[in-house]
Amino acid sequence: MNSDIRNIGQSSSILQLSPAWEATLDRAKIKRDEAASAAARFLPKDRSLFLNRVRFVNDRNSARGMADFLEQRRIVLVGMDTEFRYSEEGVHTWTASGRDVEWCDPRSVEPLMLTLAAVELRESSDTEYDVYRFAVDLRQSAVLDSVQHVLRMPVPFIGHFLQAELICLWKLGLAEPNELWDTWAAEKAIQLGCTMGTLDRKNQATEGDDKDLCETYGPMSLLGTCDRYGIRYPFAGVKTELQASFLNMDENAEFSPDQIEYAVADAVAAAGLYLPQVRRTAKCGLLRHLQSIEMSWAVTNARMHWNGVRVAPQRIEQLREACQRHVAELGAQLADEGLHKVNSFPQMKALMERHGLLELFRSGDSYSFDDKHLETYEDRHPSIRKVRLVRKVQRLLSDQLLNGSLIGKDGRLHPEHRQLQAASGRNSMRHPNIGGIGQALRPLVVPDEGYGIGEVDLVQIEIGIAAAVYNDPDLIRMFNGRDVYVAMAKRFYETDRNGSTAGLSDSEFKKKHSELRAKMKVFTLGIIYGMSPHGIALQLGITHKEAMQEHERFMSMFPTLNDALLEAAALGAIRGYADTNTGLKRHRQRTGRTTTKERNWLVNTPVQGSAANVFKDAGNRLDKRLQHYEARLIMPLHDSFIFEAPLGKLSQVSKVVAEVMRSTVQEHFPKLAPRTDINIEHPSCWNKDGTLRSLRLWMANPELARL
DNA sequence: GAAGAGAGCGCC
DNA sequence: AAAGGGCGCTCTCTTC
Repeated sequence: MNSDIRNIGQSSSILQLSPAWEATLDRAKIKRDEAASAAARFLPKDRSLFLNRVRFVNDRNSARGMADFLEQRRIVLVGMDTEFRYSEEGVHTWTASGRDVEWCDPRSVEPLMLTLAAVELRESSDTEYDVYRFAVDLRQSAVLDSVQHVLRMPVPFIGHFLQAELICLWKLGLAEPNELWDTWAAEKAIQLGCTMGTLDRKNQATEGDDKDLCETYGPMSLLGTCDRYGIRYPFAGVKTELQASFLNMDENAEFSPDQIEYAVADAVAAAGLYLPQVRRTAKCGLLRHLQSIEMSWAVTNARMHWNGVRVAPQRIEQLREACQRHVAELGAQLADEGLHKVNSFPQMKALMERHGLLELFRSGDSYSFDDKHLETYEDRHPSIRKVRLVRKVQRLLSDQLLNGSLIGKDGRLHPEHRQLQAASGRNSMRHPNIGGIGQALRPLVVPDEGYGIGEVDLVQIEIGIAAAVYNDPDLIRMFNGRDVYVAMAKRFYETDRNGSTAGLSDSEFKKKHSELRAKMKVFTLGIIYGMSPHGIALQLGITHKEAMQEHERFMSMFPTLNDALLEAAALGAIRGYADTNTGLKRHRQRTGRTTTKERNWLVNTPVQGSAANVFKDAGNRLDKRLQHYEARLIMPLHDSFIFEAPLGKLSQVSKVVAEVMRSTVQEHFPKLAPRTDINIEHPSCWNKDGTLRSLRLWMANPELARL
């Protein structure tokens, strides 16, 4: 029958078959071919063809073969790695430890190769397994459908610093796997606190009791990590060389066997790290934290990096011109007085000495010309004000943000969001640190056409977290009320004022007794940050003795908290680490007696770190939830998320963000009733509390632009 | 000339 | 003796 139809079709020139008929016949043929190849796909594949060799995938058939084979096997995990390069030159940002630190536009990434190491446990053994290795040429778009199939497999995909892999996948329009494990992030968590930050290097140098120092954990690189787990890495000596070979190769050149073997080795190493690392993190009490928060956060971070932040080029240009104008005018005036560098200590000293003002700036046995001192004595001489202004403007002028070099192909900044960079577990941001831009300058950040920018923050969350992790019922109750500082002040001063404040509403109190409320704020931050009576006295302008008495009385309002703080410092010191609500730990770098600094962070880390955990957890949910609204997170800022949403959905999205943030806090700390602030007043740019004019004010006169 | 230390200030 | 937790980034001065 079929052959009859074919014959008819072949002789259609004679029979004058209609085009519609021809199309029908063609479709039938395609369907039949597909059915035949589908049937072939469903035959078990010979696994010996995939064992002990690398399968190179560079067209539709080989890709489909890979996907079918992997779905036929009982795969339990897949190691992955990508090779890529950037079409745009990197931007030199600065030099650190002899190495140039470069920023590369993630939007200019050129994915070259994806390597996979799929692991299948042997039925006969719990410890032996087979690895199927693939190298996929990502330059061939025909392979992508099947690659996506593989990535959808419900098994963990393992990679070392997944940001790179994710950027490659997203560039190709592929969705990331559902379950990911970043071996780099796991190592970061294990060593948290052990790395030598600047501050700790300083302490070490001055104190010099090296015998009490804990060993450092070692490098976070794939090689360093393999070393720690006793995993053989075949290309140890030539890794840099082979990595570079991808950067220099011709666009369409074939990959060399060396390149393929090397790229596959990285995927195999990642796969090999998984089980030992899961075991180690379980031993360290980190497994739950990593699985429930950190691994998803790696994806959330990568997506914020990929999404980026739009800035308005003309506003940047205007700001730069304004800055240059200010520096030129004021700088010339100062130069006339012999001050050529406003940051030069000797020149400042000479200038102030000439005016007979030097002693005003005494600080210990030296002098300090920091902004605080300058501000205090601004009215003593006109050049002091000028110095302050020039410093402010110069700092901005030399900011990475203003020279425009960090703007990607898509017209957006793509700051790097560094996971677990802070010893407390917080993120940090760089290239550029757009979150650290002055609040007045936030309107430089604008949304895409048709979108609006919103921000939601958790109000005074660290106080709530402090109350919850240290489980103080009174502080919890006050946090859950309308204004925590007013609640404190009412209680603190009720004996002083014979109940006269008790009848006032919170807002009345806030108005009438703002200075009392401010004092409570100082004491509270004092608790969270470990401020001493000395510091409190300085802050409040009272004597050391008064500060001590007041602080004691303040702490007596929270006896449970008081005990818990002492415990945290003392027990943490013995234990060797401070911990957070989901098990993430910050380790001490030494044993024995604690320094003041250590006692402070032993108390603070459970608060700051737990707040960071909850915040990341909320961010992970938002990363998923916002997709439905075509909205996206663009920046995390410790207790607030900045996001971009279609204008018509902005209000709805902001409610979702706020709800998710609050409910996540409550899932971690059921006793808390957190509040959120939504700022969508002016969606046309990022701003602080709806203050739009700040940028223009700054340009006119930086002095006036106080928020 | 490069690298590190320190001061200083921006953000939470 | 130090004296408020966590960062990024720039500038100046010192040292090798």
